[in-house]
Amino acid sequence: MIGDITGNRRTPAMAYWLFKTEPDTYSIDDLRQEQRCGWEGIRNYQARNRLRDEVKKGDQVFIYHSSCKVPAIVGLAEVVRDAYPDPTQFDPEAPYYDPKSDPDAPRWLRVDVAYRRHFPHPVTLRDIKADPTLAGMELVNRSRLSIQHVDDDIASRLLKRLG
DNA sequence: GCCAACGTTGGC
DNA sequence: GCCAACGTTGGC
Repeated sequence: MIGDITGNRRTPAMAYWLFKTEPDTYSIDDLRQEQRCGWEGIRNYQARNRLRDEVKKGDQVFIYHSSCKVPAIVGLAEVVRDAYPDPTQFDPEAPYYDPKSDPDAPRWLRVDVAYRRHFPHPVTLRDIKADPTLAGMELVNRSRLSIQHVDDDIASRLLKRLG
C-alpha cells in the first residue's frame, strides 16, 4: 500500500524528510559534535502529526538551515528512534515549555536523529527555487512547516547535487 | 528590521 | 464553528 486517503505514508519503505533548524540555535555542526540528539521543540500540530504517524526509524533526513544568511540544505541525518513525548514541554526552564500540556497526555513529540554527513555542495533555497525539478518542494510553497516530506525522485536529485 | 504568509486563540 | 486579532516564521 502506498498511502491512505489522508495522504499518510503506510509503506514500510524508507522515506526522506527535510527538518528545518536555525543554525544559531542548533546547527548541523552541533549535530556532528553530539552525533545524536532528540529533535525537540516541534510546536506545530501538522509537524507533530507527521512525527507521530509518518516519520520512522531508518528514514533519512535532509538538514536545512533557516533564518540565516544563506538558507540551504547542508547535511544528512537518520531517524534512529520513533516519536516519543518531548520532555522539554514539561520543563519550565526550557524555551519550549508548554504549561498546557498534560503529562498524562503529552501534546508534543520528538524523534531522535543521528548525524550522517555534511554535504560538500550545500543546495541553497535560491538554487531550489531556480530549478524547476526542485521548485515543487514543500520548502518553496509550505515554508513554515518544520517537518517536510521529500519525494524519492527529488531526494535522489538532491543527493546528486549535494555531492 | 520589514513584512507577507501562515498558525493559533478566543469571543461571540 | 466562524473569524478577527494576534503571534510567529523566515526570506529578503
